[in-house]
Amino acid sequence: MTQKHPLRLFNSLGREVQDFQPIDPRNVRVYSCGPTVYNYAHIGNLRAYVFADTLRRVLTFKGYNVTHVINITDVGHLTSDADEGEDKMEVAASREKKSIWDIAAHYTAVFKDDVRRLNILEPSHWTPATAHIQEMIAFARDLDQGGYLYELEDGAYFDTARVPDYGKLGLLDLEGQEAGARVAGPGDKRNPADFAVWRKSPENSRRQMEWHSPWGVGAPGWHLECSVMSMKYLGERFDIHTGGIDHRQVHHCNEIAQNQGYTRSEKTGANWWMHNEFLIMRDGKMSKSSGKFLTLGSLIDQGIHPAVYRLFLLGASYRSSLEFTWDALVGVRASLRRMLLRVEDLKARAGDTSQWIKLATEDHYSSGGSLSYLVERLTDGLTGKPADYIDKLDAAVSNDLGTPVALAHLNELLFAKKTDPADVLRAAAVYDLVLGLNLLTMSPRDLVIRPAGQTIDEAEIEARLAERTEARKAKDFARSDAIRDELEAMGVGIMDTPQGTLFEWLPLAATDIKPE
RNA sequence: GGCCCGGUGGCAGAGUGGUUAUGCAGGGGACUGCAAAUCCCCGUACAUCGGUUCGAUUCCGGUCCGGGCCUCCA
Repeated sequence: MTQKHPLRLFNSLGREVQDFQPIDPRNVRVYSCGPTVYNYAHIGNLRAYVFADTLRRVLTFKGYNVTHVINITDVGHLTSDADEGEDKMEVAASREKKSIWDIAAHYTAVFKDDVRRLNILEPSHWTPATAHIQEMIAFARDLDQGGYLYELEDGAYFDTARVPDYGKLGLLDLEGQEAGARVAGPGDKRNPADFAVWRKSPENSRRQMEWHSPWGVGAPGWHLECSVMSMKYLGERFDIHTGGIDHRQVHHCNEIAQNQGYTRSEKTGANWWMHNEFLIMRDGKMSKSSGKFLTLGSLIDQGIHPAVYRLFLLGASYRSSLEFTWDALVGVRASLRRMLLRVEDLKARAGDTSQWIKLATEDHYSSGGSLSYLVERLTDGLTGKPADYIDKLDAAVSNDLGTPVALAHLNELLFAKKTDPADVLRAAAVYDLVLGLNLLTMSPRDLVIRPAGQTIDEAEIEARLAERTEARKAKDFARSDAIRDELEAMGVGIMDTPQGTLFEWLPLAATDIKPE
């Protein structure tokens, strides 16, 4: 286990960076709040999973085995308050004229595609909420028996006054909330913060997704699934719970309250609660419910490879909000391209790498296992500067997942002078394991994606290039340059090499991506 | 209205009580017909006003601006 630099992680519970101490040193248990699958995950949503993946990679780099659970929220939840609200899943189903189950299956599949494209490692368990309804009912009955629930017309509610320190995680000011004008919901809740554990279906309408329960036919409250599934797969006490910053005040406070009720204790479930900040656009955060958002697919349509987006995210601390701009993304693309060109060059000079280079991809053959063996194999015999950079990587990521600093080191490492190319590559492979960038297995050509809006076809480009070659032979440089400029204006970059002239698609040089 | 979090060079974004990352963009040079790629060189920025201090971008307070949550949300 790499313990030269102790792992330190920010804990939202207490709002400070603390030395990480696992409950079971041989197996760290992590639960990540997953997506609601009534629509495409947008690139802001995806930040949460790149963050969780980074955490998992760092833990396994530090030598821990990790059991990682990501849930899939495939139960419909209300878009607004009480029975005035509509169920998002139901809304999506009627919008797309499909069954609600089809909606969930479709968007779950797309989400998992996004996960793969971003090189996010598969969790040990994907846990769909609808596969745990009976567990949720049993859990809620137990809460009921413990006196934590009370019934209102539209369902069973959790009495937040029954648990100690309700809202501690979110630093909630319960008095202020009460005075606030925007607290909505059934007017007869005992406390403003009380929340539904079970929602009855409205009398006069039926949902496509509903189940029998002691509180009537309906659906579980949103917060219930995470308490139930984290406990089922990770136990009453586990190490880390992750999610978006928006969950810190409500969802996770409620989850903690349920955990405390169920265990009849003050225990919060997870020891560490970690939250990623938002990806923001000029007008604020992306919002799935407002319908204004960008998907990973839409970035690809613009000619941006998912690896570029991943690198873009790693360039900022997960605890800082990050502003999304097209210019920033194109800049990151240029940076990644340069790194890949460098790796290609290093490989050409490194001699035979075939015996070990595959090690950099074998992190995929695990469901959360420690990376110690792979790291040892890659670093065995490594000395000097490359070895120093392994230590720098360790120091950076051990400091609350300092990926921006790790990337700074990676750049220095790749372009270090007078250093054995094979050794640089071996060290870079370790960075790959931790950062998931696939630097050693991607080629610069992989970065090139034909934008969906690109209309010029390749035969036409080849014809223009042939024309240009003729012009160059004739020393008609004005003509050859004109052709190059023309192609570039159409989104085709060209470069003359000893092997001839090559071209590549450029990302669409739109002034900005407009939300759909 | 209440609570929380930020404001760093052209852009993104680390970090720090005194030596001030990294990437992109930009400028100069080498190379090249010209580009591309590569190599060399170049940037004292830390919202604002006070305070603490020998010294603050870094600590404290006010102001202004931005973001988040209080309702489903990564």
